[in-house]
This record gives sequence, C-alpha cells and structure tokens, in this order.
Amino acid sequence: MKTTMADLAKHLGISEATVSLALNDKAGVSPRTKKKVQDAAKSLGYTPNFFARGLATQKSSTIGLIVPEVENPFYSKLTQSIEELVRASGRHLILGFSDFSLETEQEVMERFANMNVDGIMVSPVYIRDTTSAYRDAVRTSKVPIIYVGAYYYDFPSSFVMTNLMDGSFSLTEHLLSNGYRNIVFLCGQEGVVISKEREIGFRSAYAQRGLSLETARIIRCDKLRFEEAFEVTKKLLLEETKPDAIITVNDIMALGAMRAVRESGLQLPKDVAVAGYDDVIFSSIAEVPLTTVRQPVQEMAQLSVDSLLQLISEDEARSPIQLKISPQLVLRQSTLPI
Amino acid sequence: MKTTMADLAKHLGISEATVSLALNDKAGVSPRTKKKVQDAAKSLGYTPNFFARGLATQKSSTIGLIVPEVENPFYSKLTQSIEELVRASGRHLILGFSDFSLETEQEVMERFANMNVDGIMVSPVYIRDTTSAYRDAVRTSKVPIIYVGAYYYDFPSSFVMTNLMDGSFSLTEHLLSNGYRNIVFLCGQEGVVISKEREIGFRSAYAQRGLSLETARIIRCDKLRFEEAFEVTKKLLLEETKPDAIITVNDIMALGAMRAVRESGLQLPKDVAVAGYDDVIFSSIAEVPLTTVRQPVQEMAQLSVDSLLQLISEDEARSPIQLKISPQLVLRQSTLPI
DNA sequence: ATGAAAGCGCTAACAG
DNA sequence: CTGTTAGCGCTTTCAT
Repeated sequence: MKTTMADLAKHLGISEATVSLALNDKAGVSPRTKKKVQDAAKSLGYTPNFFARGLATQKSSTIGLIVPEVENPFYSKLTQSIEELVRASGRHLILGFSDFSLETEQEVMERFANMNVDGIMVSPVYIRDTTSAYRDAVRTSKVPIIYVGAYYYDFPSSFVMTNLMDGSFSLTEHLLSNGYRNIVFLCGQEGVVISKEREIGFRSAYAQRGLSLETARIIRCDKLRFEEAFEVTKKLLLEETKPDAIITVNDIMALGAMRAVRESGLQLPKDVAVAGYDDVIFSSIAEVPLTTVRQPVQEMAQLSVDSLLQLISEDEARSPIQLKISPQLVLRQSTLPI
Repeated sequence: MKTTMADLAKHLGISEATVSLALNDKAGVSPRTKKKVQDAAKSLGYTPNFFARGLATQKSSTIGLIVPEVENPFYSKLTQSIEELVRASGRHLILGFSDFSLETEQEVMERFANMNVDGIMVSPVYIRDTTSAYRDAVRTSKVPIIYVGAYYYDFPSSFVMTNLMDGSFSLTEHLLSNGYRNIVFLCGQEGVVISKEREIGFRSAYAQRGLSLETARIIRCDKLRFEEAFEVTKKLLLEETKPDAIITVNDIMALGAMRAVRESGLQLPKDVAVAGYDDVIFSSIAEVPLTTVRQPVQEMAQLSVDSLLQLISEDEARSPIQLKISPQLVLRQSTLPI
C-alpha cells in the first residue's frame, strides 16, 4: 500500500494534523518538526492522495479545457499554449474532447464540474443551436466558464476570440481587389458559430463593392475538416463554371481544397486561388504557401487564461468578459493577383 | 451546494446505502426503489462526486497518457486515436505533457498514480539515460505502464513501437540506391531512444553496400523540432561540401529542413533531397511531398491500448509486453532518383 | 506548537 | 431487499 499521512504520523510519533500542516508548509509548526516531517515524507516516498485532498478541500487546483479534437493544429497549438499558461499559474490542466458533439461537450463539462475544477475553458463545437439542457447546465454551473475561439449565440457567456467578421471581410476584399470574382466560400452549416460571422464578412465585402453574390457560391459543409473540403472541391472543379477562388473556414480545409486543385490538374493560384483561416504552421510550408488570416493563438490563450483566472478570483457573479481581438491578413502565394 | 447522496436519501426517506446501490445499478434493490431513486436523482440534478467516489473505491476508471507535446501531429494523432479507444473501453483518458523533460514526465506519472489511474501510457522523452529516481518510480509503480512509440533502454518495460531500425534502414537504402552518397542524418543526442535505433539502421545501410560513412554526416540535435532542423540545415547548406540528401528523425524536422533548402534558393530534390519519418498528414501536402516512413499510428494506438488493458486485467506481475511493428516506406517527390 | 475529533461524499461489508 | 456502520486519506476548527 502507498504511504499515507497516517503512516507518517505514526512513524514520527506525532499527530496527523501536524503532518498535514508541515507538508503544506503552513504556519503553526516549529521549523524542526516541519523539517522532520518533510524528510520522513521524502524517505518514505509519501505522495498526497489526490482524491482525499480533493474531497477534503473541495477543490482541485485544476482547470478543464475542452476542444473538439486535437488533430487540427489550431487546436493543438491552442491546447499547448493554454497548458503552459495554466501550469505557470500553479494549476493543472485537464483536457477533454468534445469530438464536435454538443452532447459530449456537455458531458465533459459535467465531469469537470464534478471534479471541482476551478474553471472551464471551451472551444465550441460547430453547431447552430445549443439545447436547453446545455444552456441549463451552463447557467447553473458553479464553476466559471469561458469560451475560446468562438461562442454560442443563443445565450450570454464570457469569451475570447478574434473578430471573425473582420478577418473574413479583409480576406474577401483582398481577393476581390485582386480581380477574383467567382469566389466560392466553403463554410459550415447555417448559424454555426465560426461560420456565421465569417459569412457576414464575406457578404459585406461583396456588398461594399456593389457586387452581387450568387447564393450558390456559399457551400455548407458538415465536418470542417480536410477530407470534406477535398471532396467538395473536387466536385466543384468538375462543374461548368469553375470558381476562380476558394475561401474556407479554416486552414485545414484550405489545404484539403488545395490538394483537390492539384489532383484536378489545375494550377494554383493561376487557375484557382485558395485562402484559409487560422494560419497554422503548416500553411506556410504547403506546396503553395497559403494566404490566410492569422489567429494569434498565443495571445488568445493568454487572454483567455487571464480572464478565466479573473472570473475565478471574483467570488460574485459579474458581467461576462467578452474580448474580440483583431485578426491579421497574411498574404502568401496561393492568392496572387490574377 | 450540490445535491449529494445524503440529500437524495433524506428526500426519499431511505438510506444512503440503498441510494448508492440504486444509482450504480447494483443488485439488491427492488426495481421500484431503484426507479424512484433514479428519478429523484435526475430531478434534483444529482451527479456523483468524483473525489468521494475515487476515495471510496480507490479507482478512477481512468487511463493516463503522457506525451511530450501535442503540436507535433504525430503526437496529436496518437493522442486522438488513443482517446477514442480509451473512451470506447468505458474509461476516461487524462492527458499530461512531459514537455520533453524526464523530470516532468515523472511528476505527471506520479500525479496520475495518485489519482489511481488504471494504467499509464507514455510516449518517451528524447533522453539518453533515465535517472535512478525515475527508474525507481517506474519499478515500484502499482499501476501498469506501457510505452508507446519508443521505450527507455536502461530498464525493462512494456512497449509498442515500430521497428525504427528497419524503417531507417530501408529509407537510407532507398536513397543510396537512387544515387545519393553525401547523406546527412539529423538525429538526436547519442543514446536517445528514437534516434539510436534509427542511427543503427542508417549505418547498416551504408555497411551493407560496403560504403564508408563519414562520421561528420551524423548531426545531433537537441530539440527534435521544426526550428532546429531549419537552423541546422541552413548552416549545412553554406558549407563547401553540401549534402545531396538530408534524413531526419521525424517529419516535422524534415519539413524544417525543406524550408531551409527552399530559402537557400536550392531546388528540391534536384539539389538536395529530404526524407523524414512518421508520415504525418502534412507531409503529403508539403511544397514537395515528402518521402518518409509511415508509423501506423492507428495500429500502434490499438495495440498499446489493448496491451495496457491486458496488463490491467492480469492482477499479477507478468513478463512485459513488447511489440515492434513493421513500418512502411512511403516514396514521394522529395527523393527522386538523381 | 501540537493533538483530538469531526467531516468531505461515497462505497462496502454486515446485519436484519 | 434495506439499513447500519465503518472507513477511504486528508484538512480544519477548536482545545490544550
């Protein structure tokens, strides 16, 4: 069996309470006994029992992060950055995957809540409307929640994200000003958080130039992943009126579209341009470096962790923290002037 | 305060023990009370307290996974795959990062052990020798540990990995047979697990052809990451006897080398070829698709989870499970015949 | 400065 | 089938 505090106390002939105080470096113990206890702990290989401590203190010094998945480098970089910041704050990060399911997201949230995490960060799933069960869970949650990268429209919450509308607008405007006209926008289902704002940006860029936008030029995907973008683009390129440019909702999809362009024997960007969103590291090393909109992940991580810690330290309910930071257009070879 | 079992018991006028049995769907409760309890639980919004349960049962239905980081897509894909399998086995995955530090790896292992995880999977850090403290921790661990992707040489353990030597051998042989002679191998520090075997493969390919190998052609890197490979390659290409091919220990480094080649104004693979190891998804969409050695991550995940579950179910100590699976050479444009 | 004792929420014998 | 009781290992008043 593992060494417990009781073992230590017995071994040293002192009380368990004193051992606890000594080990946690609290006041009320003489330096001598403190040292004695700590030495004994080391030599007997004592390590605190996570459950016992959690049960007694009702807290875990842990922050929960929920992301849809971690294969998309945007999420892995976000995860990585957040982990470092959380660790630096003296807490542990515990990671959960929602797997793009709102229900799973809620399950994980509840699991985290039962672990008495200090706070929860969630990067939302690509869904249009939350369920009332979900909203109830969030509303009645005792632990602070902050959304990162996007948020849900149908209830108020704290969030940190880039201004997706702006990013999308400037990207679209960039293409239009470069002479592209027949642009296809590969986005998510209507109302999906990260799609909707970007779609507005897309539309306004057209509107501002007084150009009309064929509605068919907005194609909705379910999974916002490499494969689906690849498939959709392949089909697209077989149509009679091929697009001259393709914009996607994230870089991974852009890379998928790019692959499809190549496999269709077309030149990029001569025959068709491609642009993405996120600026994940692989975008710069793609066969044709990708024009995209940078989400400053590091900064988003920093702001969201800071905000969450703030929400945690303020005991009382307060108005939500809502931060939108400016994205940055990154021009590369995948969208040269026509 | 959150609803507890005591609340439920009081509310229903029955004992806490019965509530526990009912909620856990155990035998010894009448269907009627069981239903009653479960309904009450739902309506009062009861959720079990993770700590209390963990403390009482001494188990957590959790598996711990430790990876160095998650930005390298090899690790993120591994993490993703393992998570799905673990979830399918009815347990939770808890993830920890070693951040390439053996000490951190050990800390996380101990944290997991204190959480009474059912088992631990670890993808080792790039280090030559483990410390005796580390080995002690592993040896005395009550919870089964399995290494994934590599293992440590200096003590016996269970592991699942690809045959790195074979992979490296066939990759090198491929280059030699294509006419490349001045090959540089970017590997890790001497004795580092994932480097050593690959170095042996590299050397034997030369040996088999009776070619001698200038020792200078093996360059040791500390961080096996994009940036370092980039820097090292840049310098390399300024030397008088430029290499005609560069092999790296993983794909991320290969992509870094590739970028350096491009920025040096050289043609790839005409002036210098590049090959990697892992076959992460981005290797196929790189500016020049990368020749590499595929590690079947899915299969490794499956085998390692299966093996771990097996170690868990067998109460008694048994001889370690050690699986080496065959890697597969993937030829792409980054290493065309000279 | 130290110890005694209660309790965190749940499970697991053991009685009844 | 249900209730009683005793912990799991730690923290935390409150005495001493």
